[in-house]
Amino acid sequence: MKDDEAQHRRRSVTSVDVARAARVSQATVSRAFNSPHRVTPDKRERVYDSASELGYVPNAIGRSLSLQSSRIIAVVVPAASEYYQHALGALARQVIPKDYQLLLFESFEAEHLEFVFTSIPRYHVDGVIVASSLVPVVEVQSLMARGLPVLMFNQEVDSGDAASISIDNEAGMRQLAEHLVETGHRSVWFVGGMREAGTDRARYRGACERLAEAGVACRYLLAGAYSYEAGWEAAERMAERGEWPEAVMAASDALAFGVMDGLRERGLAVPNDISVTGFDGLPQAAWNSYRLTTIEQPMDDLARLGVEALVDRIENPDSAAAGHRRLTGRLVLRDTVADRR
Amino acid sequence: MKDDEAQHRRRSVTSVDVARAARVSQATVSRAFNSPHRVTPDKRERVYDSASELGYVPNAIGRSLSLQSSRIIAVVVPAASEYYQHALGALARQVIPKDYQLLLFESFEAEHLEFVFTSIPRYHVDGVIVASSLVPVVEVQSLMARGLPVLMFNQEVDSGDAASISIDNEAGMRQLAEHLVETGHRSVWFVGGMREAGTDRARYRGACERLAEAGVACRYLLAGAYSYEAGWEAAERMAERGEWPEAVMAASDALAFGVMDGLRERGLAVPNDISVTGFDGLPQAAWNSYRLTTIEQPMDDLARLGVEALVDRIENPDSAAAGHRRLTGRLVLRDTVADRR
DNA sequence: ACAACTGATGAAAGCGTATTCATACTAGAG
DNA sequence: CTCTAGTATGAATACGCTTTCATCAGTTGT
Repeated sequence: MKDDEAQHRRRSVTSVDVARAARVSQATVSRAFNSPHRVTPDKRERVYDSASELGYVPNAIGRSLSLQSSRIIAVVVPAASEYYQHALGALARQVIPKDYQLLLFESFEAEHLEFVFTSIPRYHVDGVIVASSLVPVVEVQSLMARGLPVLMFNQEVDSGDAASISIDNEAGMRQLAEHLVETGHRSVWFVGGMREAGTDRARYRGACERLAEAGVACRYLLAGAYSYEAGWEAAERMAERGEWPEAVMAASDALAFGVMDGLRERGLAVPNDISVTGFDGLPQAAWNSYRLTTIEQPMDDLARLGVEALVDRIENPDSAAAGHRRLTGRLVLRDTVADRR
Repeated sequence: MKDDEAQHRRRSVTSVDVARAARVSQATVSRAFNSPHRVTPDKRERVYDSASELGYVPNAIGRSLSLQSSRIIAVVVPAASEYYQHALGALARQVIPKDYQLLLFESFEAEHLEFVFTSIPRYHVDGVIVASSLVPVVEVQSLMARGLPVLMFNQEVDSGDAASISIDNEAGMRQLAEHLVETGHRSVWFVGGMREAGTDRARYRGACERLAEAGVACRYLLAGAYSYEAGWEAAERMAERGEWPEAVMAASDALAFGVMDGLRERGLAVPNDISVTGFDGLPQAAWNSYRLTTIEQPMDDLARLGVEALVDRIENPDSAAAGHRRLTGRLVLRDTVADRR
């Protein structure tokens, strides 16, 4: 334990220090760590010994500067959202075995977004994951114009050639609608979060289409956010109006929980008086107080394939790999849809 | 839009390019951005014009190398935990105005922890936030031995002089116990998550002490994790055993939700048959299906003060500022504790 | 009008690493 | 035993930036 020196001086141990201690050149130290076979065993050992004695760890910043690559991926995410928190966790796990790190950029306020996107290029990250449904396309394009590989997580963007990974929102919602039709529901309302979100539109479209085939209309009710509270208020408005459908399809699980609780508070039973469906497959959907019928997003697969696609673009930039990837969500039948036949 | 060149070449625009375009030296470009008053207005303008024309953004990596400071803070967090996800969001928000970025290190598996802690020094981060209740003290000490400022979030560590921020777990639990005593509960069980967690011990201690004063014992029941499922299973075990207390104090909200649902599933009414308390103040605690009486952690204050303390240590390393900071949680009375008097 | 000073600027050094290039050395073939 | 091919190594350079140092021009005071 001779780290008292290291502790005292601010400057940290560099490869030059190790080189001096091991009586080799700095270049050899670098080689000993990055291509050990190019160094004779005895010197290699001397380097390793000196390194561990001095507590040397290679400086990733120097390394980045030299390699012109930081092995860091920026991730833009609204940290307040339940869904994106899970996505972030899944991404973090997937990125480790690929030897990348995640640099976090919070996208909680619209005004900050511009700042966020101008900050990203500063860090010379190797790639960017945009996990947020409300990011302006121009910002993403400015990133790509810089030659930065971009992955859109849970959002598809037509223009440009950003890679994207998401589930098929339209198809998922169609499955849910199908289930409602099969169980004999004749009136359905869709509770959306925000009209601007691409996912919102796709999900509404999926619901409408399938329901229309069965001859049932699908009114759009705007909650204003993808939150429990917004769902609660939507339920309140329904109850106040004194009319409600046989089923409400919420645009997300979070909304659905709020809707369910709001409905129950007003004395409506779910699913006996009114059926409710969600979307996303949050852990809470399995909780016994909700047992929500929903579409479950295969989060781990999404994260894995997304990271793979991004890393692929990073490591061979000329690959003309097809950008968009769409998985299908899994319909999870639980207890919030009644059989009305 | 003459970014086609920039798009084509891999090398990005550097201060040298800007200098050439603005017909000044590279040093002047640097000064124009970092201390504008030291550059005459005309040259400054020329620099800004050339910079925006070329799409120049300063390279943070070069900057870090030169300044010996990266303005990046590493944060170690178990991304699977509801509580720490909120903490992460709050930290991310607090760090922005201080002009730092967060580099994410996921601590989901014990085996990975060592790897995580050896990776951190590589990145030459300016500081580290350890937001995880299960981090071995030695790892943290090795970081501090390197002269790295460390903030322990939601965990106090006696040895060493890591800064720490947390709420007073013992006092919080005592408040909850007090409430149970006042409402006439004569038998209480504590459902803990993991014995090794410092917070678990402190919370159990707080409960025991206050209850003991009132002459009521407090049995410890180990759930094995801080999760809904663990809580559910704990409730199952209680029901199987055929005996249960008048109240159970869960070590966290997540556990409490599981306990409540497990109890209800077995036909026990909360709070009429059995009272339940939580700890943390997750958003779900306010949801209408739970309305959990709990201790709410002032997450924003925690994050703000924690970041302030850490940044203070980073920016003036010699300040002998006292390390530990403890806020008091807020007792939130909702509907899961009955009055048994 | 001249000295002393202030302020703007460019050249150059350094931050820590990876890598190219040149050199010294080893082993193997003839 | 000599020549060659191949390998291990160190010196030097580049990566992009900030900052010191030296220089030069312009201003003020006497």
